[in-house]
Amino acid sequence: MKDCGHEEEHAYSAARAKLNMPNEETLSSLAAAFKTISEPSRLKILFALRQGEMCVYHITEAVGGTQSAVSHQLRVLREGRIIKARRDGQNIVYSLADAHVVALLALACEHLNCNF
Amino acid sequence: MKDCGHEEEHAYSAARAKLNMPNEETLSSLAAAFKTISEPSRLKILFALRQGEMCVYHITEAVGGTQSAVSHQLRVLREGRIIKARRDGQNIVYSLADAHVVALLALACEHLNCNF
DNA sequence: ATATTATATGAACACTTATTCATATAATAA
DNA sequence: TTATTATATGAATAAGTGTTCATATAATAT
Repeated sequence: MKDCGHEEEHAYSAARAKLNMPNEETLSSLAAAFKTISEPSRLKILFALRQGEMCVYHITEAVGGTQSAVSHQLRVLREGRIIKARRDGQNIVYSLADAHVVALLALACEHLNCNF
Repeated sequence: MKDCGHEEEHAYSAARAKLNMPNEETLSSLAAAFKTISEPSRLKILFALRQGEMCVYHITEAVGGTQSAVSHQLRVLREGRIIKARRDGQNIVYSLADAHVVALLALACEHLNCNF
């Protein structure tokens, strides 16, 4: 591997890239955040919660699948701070953690030209 | 599994969720888009390309690792339409596909309170 | 033509992860 | 207390994925 013929035009970009590169920890956190919302089953839960907070029963009702599978995914979303939980008697009520989540979904939808 | 005690307040949310749920194909596309940018090594490439277009040599220089690994990741990003490629002589010059990518990174950084 | 340089790619291995099944915890009711 | 309901979780299995190594392709130079 050797240098390309764009030393003068592009080498500065590489140099700046190295200087401005986020550290490994930041990159890992970013990657983890995206990974958390990169599964259809989890996205389904997020789209469901966009309609309002719900307990596990209603989430399962809305997205389909087994209670166990939904519960496992809820944990991933919760640990990733994408959703938050509060107990209400026997039930746990889940809701979206903050507005960034909705904004991310909207932006990605826009990127793909879908209308959600 | 049975119904929770919030029929009147929350059942409508579940009903709306089912009505407004994106179809499986849309969910898969969205998940794939997020998955494409959910790896530290690929994020590194995106942050690098934010400084300007670069050939593989300079990208590898900027992000580290082997040429083969970088090339494999470039393919994933290219097939996911996150970056685009053009040939220039012996070199392939890569650049970010569109502004949505930068916006997604910025939004996620904001979500995590990091300044990139 | 052959050699060199830049980039891409197939196969293999290690590692991660989503789901299922069975079971545990926690709250409430009787 | 015991029973029931709601939710969570550990283990196992199956599917997906990132990297390495070796090699292939494609452009250029000699």
